[in-house]
Amino acid sequence: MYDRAVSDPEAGLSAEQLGAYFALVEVGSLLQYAVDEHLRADGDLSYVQFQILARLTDAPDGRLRMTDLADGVVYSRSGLTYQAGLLVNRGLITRAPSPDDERSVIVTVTDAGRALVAHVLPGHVERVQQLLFAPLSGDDVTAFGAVLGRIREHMRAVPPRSAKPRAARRKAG
Amino acid sequence: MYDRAVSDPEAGLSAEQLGAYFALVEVGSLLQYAVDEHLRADGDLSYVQFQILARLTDAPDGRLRMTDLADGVVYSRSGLTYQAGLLVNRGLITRAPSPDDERSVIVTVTDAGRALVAHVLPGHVERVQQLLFAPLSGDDVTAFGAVLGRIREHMRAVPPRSAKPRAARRKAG
DNA sequence: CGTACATGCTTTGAATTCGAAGTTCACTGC
DNA sequence: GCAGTGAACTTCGAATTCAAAGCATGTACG
Repeated sequence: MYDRAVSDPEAGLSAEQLGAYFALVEVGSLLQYAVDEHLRADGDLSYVQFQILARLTDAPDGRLRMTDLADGVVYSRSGLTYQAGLLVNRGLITRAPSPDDERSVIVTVTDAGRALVAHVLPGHVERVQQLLFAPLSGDDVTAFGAVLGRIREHMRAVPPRSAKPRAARRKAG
Repeated sequence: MYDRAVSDPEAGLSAEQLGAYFALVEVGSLLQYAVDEHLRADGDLSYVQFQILARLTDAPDGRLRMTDLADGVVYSRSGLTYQAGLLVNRGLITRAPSPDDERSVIVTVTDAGRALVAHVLPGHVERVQQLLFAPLSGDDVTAFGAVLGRIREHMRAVPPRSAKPRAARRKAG
């Protein structure tokens, strides 16, 4: 992309690194976009909403505290409140204060929520398969996943400059 | 992440693929977030604004049509119009109709824009270096970049279901 | 107890984003 | 010339997002 601007030898990124960096950003964005599009068309869900539902579906008893949800989903706290509100309105989840700690809110998937995830899942997976893994061999996937995993661990370990590590990610954004 | 929900054997994603998929989304997001944060702190620029400026800085004569900019940057048309407006207000770029085609708008970086990119660049590169490449060997980078490049080409080739390929093709470069 | 601080979540206001509709200009074919 | 089609942007309204401020509850410590 803007190679000359960024690939200043003094600055410390080789052409190879630069290419990997740009490709990573672009692939990540395109993938999220494609997946988001499918989820909206097939289940009227945003990617974030799907993540929330899927994580709840995966949790014991289908329940999680808001905070635990926020840690797993790439998202800001207030954004999660907003999206959770939308999901409650659609009857896909319920919210209730925790008995243990009145400050906490426990979110639970409803049957409708589980059904919607189940409905949307095949197409979701199919998209990922076609977009991301179609051009990769088994060895490619192994190597690719290993490197990504290493990077992720590194990123999680590095202290983010400002308070919020936009989660296990985020931002996205 | 939501492994049980997504890693249905019938659905077609192995555990290994699943891990790579999640790691990719997370790493891409965290990276963008970290870089965005730095750019705002150091130059009051969003990632998108930086991409616009950097691409212009890299272009011959520092000029590009809006459409060509949009193709290189992961962005919607209207979003680009908005961000370009902000950059014009700050005197970092100028906009003028193309002499060749009155429909087109030619965007040009100003000296102030170039200066800002130069100011921000070292820190930007440093962040990428520390976050993304620090835990990788030279061979890792090579392999990683090769796989990503392959995926990118594949994604660009696959017809997006709806009209907008959120950043798809651009000319060789 | 009582003050101080910490935690968990929501509300708020501003900024950003997108898609759809609208506008203007260019390029056919007739 | 003069429709009809398409391209390049912009404007518009609605949805989403964030950070900061607000509230309520929990915990530490004198």
